[in-house]
Amino acid sequence: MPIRLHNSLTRSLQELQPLVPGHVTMYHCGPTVYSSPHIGNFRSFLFADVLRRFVEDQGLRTTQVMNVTDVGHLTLDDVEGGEDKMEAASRKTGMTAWDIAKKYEAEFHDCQRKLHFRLPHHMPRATEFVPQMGRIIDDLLQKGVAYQTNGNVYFEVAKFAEYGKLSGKVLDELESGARVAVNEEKKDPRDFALWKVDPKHQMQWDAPFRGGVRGFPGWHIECSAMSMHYLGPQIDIHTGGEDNMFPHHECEIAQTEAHTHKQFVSIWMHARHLLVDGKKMSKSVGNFFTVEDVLAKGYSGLELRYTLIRVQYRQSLNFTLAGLDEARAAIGRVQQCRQKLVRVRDGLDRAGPDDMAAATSSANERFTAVLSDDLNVSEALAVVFDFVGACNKAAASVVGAKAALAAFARFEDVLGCFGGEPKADVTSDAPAELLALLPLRKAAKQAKDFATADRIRDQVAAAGWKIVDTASGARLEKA
RNA sequence: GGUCCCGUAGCCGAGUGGUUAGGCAACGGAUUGCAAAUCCGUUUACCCCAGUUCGAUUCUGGGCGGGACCUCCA
Repeated sequence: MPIRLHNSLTRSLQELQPLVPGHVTMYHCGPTVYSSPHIGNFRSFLFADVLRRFVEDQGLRTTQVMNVTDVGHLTLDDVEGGEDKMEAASRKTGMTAWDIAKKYEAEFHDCQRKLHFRLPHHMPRATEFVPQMGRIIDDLLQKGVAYQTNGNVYFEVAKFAEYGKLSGKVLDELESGARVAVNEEKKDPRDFALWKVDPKHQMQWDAPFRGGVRGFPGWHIECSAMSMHYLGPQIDIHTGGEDNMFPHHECEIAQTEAHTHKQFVSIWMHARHLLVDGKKMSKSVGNFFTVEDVLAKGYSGLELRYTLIRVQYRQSLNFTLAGLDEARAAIGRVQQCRQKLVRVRDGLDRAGPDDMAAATSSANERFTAVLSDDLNVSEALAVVFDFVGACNKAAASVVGAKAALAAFARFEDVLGCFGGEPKADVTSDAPAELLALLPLRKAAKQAKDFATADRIRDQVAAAGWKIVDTASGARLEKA
């Protein structure tokens, strides 16, 4: 089934047709590592993760690149007075810019693990691609689409006729809407920096292009350089948050296409921002949650992942703590169902006659169809829960349980938000002293000594476990 | 001001020109010594006003409300 995705460039659905058949190249604008990653960052990155998983599920190979921005991203892009985010963080904390980058990049990777990412194939750092950026800058200068003033190099937007094709921004709007000081160095307010000179900047390189002055690279050029290095001049999919559309991606298109004279990206995809309690989450307002904030409240990475992917990426997602509780319950419903199937498959519970063939193939087909329609995760989850209902009603045979579990494994492989296959019985993990209580309770119940039976149950509960009574006897589960 | 998106039952959130989304919560039932867990069932919504139509929540126009980007931020 063809995968159709919404292309921001054309504002329409477009079939994914890889430039190299069977192999999809994806580039994701990754984190600027100047502070702890927050849940909004991860909405965007998780969307890309689910996209990659689904593409692979459909039998395509992927190569996925996510950059780490550790230099050049200014607090006010390309504007007089804009400060590099790394430098700003350094000034506030007293750490060097290099140490800041190291610290937060490590935190980012830690969050990726906690949120069950399938890691990108490459996660290059901007600071390690300065020579490659230099080659592009050099070419743009030679072509006359970039110019140098006081050592600073700017891309001349007027030389790229298609500037604005992604974001729809036109010159007049940008000029009239400008709320920032005009940079007199630039020929045009839209021109953006490829290279900056600032003796105070901690991160410095000799100019990697002819006739340049020691300095540091601008923000946008890194993505062009790293994308081209790993994926070639043309790629299939490029993603980012909606705020990246302008100026970042607009500038990437301009400098890359001016350099290669080829269409840079086939499909641009942008994730909508999330809201917190119905309001915009932003650093300046301070109403934001880092991933650690959420985990510190006792929620699991899986629960957070579920919460962040459950709404289709082009809809704004309203993040609430209540939503995390819902996620917990919803995941539990799926895992409970899978556990029952495991018990049938492993012979611990009695099998029925149903081979589950119709329900399983129907669920698989629907799952594929809804995700092929611009990655509609909301509907995909509905398919999963419909399947849970079908499994709960059916009396699965051993073969049926195997088939259903295979379907769940596939859903998990794509969404990654339910967890692995549950154990048939977690009683064996329970402390021996608690396990020893089960026969005592059974005896008490048989003797109609319910006071003792209930006391044992309370005792087990106090230890963080719960007694689950079933037809085949009681077992313990983690509360 | 410019560009764009959205407004669905208690909450979150799909989708559709006429037929049950799904999850959470609530309630009823099954089960249980009582519970827990689980299962079954119930709760019939689509901002307002016009228009198109045999019929609109779904299309068109207007209004109201919320949000996003243009500025920190994915």
